[in-house]
Amino acid sequence: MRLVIARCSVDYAGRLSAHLPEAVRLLMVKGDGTVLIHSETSHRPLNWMASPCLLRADVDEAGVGSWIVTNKSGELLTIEIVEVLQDSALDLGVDPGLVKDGVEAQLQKLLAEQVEVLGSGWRLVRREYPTPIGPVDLLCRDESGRTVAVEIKRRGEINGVEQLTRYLDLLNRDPLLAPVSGVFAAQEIKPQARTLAEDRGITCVVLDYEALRGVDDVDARLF
Amino acid sequence: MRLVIARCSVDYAGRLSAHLPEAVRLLMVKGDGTVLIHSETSHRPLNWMASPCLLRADVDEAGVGSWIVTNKSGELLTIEIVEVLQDSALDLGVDPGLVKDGVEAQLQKLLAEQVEVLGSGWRLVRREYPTPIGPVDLLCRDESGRTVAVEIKRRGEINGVEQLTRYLDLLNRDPLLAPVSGVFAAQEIKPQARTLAEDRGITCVVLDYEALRGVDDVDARLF
DNA sequence: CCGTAAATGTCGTCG
DNA sequence: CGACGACGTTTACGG
Repeated sequence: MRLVIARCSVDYAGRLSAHLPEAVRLLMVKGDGTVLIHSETSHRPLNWMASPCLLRADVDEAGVGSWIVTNKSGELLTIEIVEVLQDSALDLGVDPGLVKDGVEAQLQKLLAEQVEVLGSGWRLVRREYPTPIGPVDLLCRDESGRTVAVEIKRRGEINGVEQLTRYLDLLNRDPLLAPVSGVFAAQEIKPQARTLAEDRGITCVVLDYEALRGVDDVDARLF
Repeated sequence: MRLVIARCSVDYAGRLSAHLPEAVRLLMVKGDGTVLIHSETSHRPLNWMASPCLLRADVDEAGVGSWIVTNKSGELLTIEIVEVLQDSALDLGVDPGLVKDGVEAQLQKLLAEQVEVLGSGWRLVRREYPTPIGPVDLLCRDESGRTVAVEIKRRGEINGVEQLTRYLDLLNRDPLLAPVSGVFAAQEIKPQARTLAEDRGITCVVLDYEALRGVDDVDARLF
């Protein structure tokens, strides 16, 4: 990783065109070739070029000159360096990477093991029930044996309701399943999503992740 | 901006839980408080905390110890520093910021000036036609005076078709406008988006940005 | 502050 | 490699 602090101006031409007037910025060149340009604010770089890309530096002994970064898609990042204030390099080595927990997959797994949370007597038919337009998170049968499609989100927004609606439209064309009703389950459901869902006869369920996990832990302890 | 290269392990607890085993990484503390953790790969940080947040460093004279970063939402980022390899700080000052061009706004402007691209004899009623659920990009009348709602995207995907569908549902309740048909216009239309659109009777139009701009330039030259 | 729409989104996964 | 959906999406913009 090379870290250069320099007074520079930047131009990007690719998916859009963008220009950065001259100022002091951090230029970061990563081991994989990625180039980032950071300012004092925001989590996101002002400009960048993702790996794989090619950096060609045409500079003098003081580091003044231009960096030209290109990739196969024809994107072009040009950095005009006026003054270098700092320049250091160090290889960080390979990162062991990130371990995640708590996303939608977890919710789906937990709810699949406890579909009775959705209604007494409910049974799971299948997780990731396949359809031509993608898998339905959970396909269930309610206490009367009626089919229910469940869409699970961490945060329930309009898109999720639209997605479930498309599944329901499709599943209801299958005489072996129809009539299929819908449940929209999420840790948090936005008001507009709830309104849209209920307008379409879809039931909204707010999930309590801690409670689901708690019950799961209790179950686990029994074995 | 402070740049620290350190051997460290990291834990994040907030919207999800994540853990980074011990390795050498770049820790970046920006002037606005933002904390970023970068490895040798990817344009995106391994972990971060966005401003506004509070950094509390509990370290010895060698920089070894822990950084605890918190924010008002209760998110927590913990960095356990085992060894500091480099530590430097420099204020970059305020950045003048980015100038962009070539996004959806440009497409909308160009197409608004050339609605005849969508059909001979078409007229523009209004750009950003207001509705209770948001503005319709273009409202037009076709050669027979029938109302057409146009949704413009750079890349046409399913979400855009859903968006247009909601607008059409709403506009068709207005007897002064109904029947309203839909046009989905984008520089690129994904197959599933096209299928969904056509299934709903929405016409898909692929836009040529260069051609639209070319014609615009010609018009401009005439004045 | 909430809600929606855009993004050089980025990142997996799967065909 | 392209399409699709999730993301600690982030970010900008309006009410």
